[in-house]
Amino acid sequence: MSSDDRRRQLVEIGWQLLQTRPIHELALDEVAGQAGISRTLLFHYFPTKGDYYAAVVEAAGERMLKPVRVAAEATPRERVRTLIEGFVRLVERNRIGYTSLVRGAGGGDVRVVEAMARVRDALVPKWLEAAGQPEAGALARLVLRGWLVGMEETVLAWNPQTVERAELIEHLTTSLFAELDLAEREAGEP
Amino acid sequence: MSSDDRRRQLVEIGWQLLQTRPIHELALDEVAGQAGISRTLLFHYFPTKGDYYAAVVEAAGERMLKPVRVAAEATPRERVRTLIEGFVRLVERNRIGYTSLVRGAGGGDVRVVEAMARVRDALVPKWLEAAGQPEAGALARLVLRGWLVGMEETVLAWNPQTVERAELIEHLTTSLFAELDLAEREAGEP
DNA sequence: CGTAGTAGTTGACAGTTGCTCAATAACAGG
DNA sequence: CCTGTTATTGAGCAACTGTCAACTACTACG
Repeated sequence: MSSDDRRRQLVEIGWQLLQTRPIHELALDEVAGQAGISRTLLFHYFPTKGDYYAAVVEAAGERMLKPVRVAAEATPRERVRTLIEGFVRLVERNRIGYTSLVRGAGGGDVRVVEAMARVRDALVPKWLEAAGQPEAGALARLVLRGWLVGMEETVLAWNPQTVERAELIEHLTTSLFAELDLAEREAGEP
Repeated sequence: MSSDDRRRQLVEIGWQLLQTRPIHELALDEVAGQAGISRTLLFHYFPTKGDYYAAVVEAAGERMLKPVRVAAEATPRERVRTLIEGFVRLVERNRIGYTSLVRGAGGGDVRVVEAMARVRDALVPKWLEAAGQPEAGALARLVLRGWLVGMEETVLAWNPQTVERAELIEHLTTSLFAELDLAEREAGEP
């Protein structure tokens, strides 16, 4: 098999396994087994465990980024609500995979953490665009980044029995705009 | 040495080592070595690595909770600002320890994740009290929880060269009240 | 005083896992 | 046909988690 194909196959297997267990419980033995190759060959493509995990996390992050596409000509509020709703749905139907990715990613290798950071950095402009404020300043960007992580936590900790789904999405939508307005206003008059 | 003392000693050592490296890079061999005991004895007190880590995380979380004490008779806004400032200072002077705890905690054992969750759950009422809204509803509590995690991320990702310290703290303070007001208003008129 | 039992403690051992090395098989180009 | 690159592997090393049986020390009870 060609070098690139094998790489893709291995990352794909990592992504699959990530759906069922957190990344750190994933033994390279198993990955190699699923691919039908020896563990040694895996080390040939990814010189260290951290390298492999970083590749998997980055690929997983890109997949989670993909659905984040700005809906054509709706209002900013509509667009943001759509993004949030999409995320809530993602968590609802793929909780394990998502928590494995987000929570598990931080613990290990520096490269894994950096991969997650890159994914988040890439998310910020997309959300800003959706919110109709692509030119926001440094504070707003920082704040949005934190807001995104907070939203992840909120949705993960969300219990549908005490807070209604629509209520949650409505709040998060309003919250984002409030957050951005605040940041931009403060940046304007320091 | 008595059972409880030994336990405390071991957890204390874990906390110390946590200041220098992320928790998953911490070998039980080293912990035992620092305590001057055999690794086997460590397993006698904590049957598994996860158990030990959970104990360390819980203890570390409690230490981080401690400084969160509501300052007597200042205004809610002043109290919240003090909390935020305290947290910023904590991160500034103990970045490694904090990231090791927060980010590293998620990756591993279920018990570790649960320990972190307990710590966060305990934080929510304290912050509500500081904000002068101890009776807030389910949505507000959920939102505050997310906000706390978002704040952690914001402060960790914060670069003092692009955003000023005072500006950051000011924004976070205002943001918290905006967030709570929003949640309570929505809860009032569903 | 002695004997038994409990609790702290240990060394040796087993199973797994990340990682290295030298060697083999296949294949492309001159 | 030779040569060099590249995919691939088995054997093995070192580190780490977890287990087991045994040893010591101290206490309780006859």
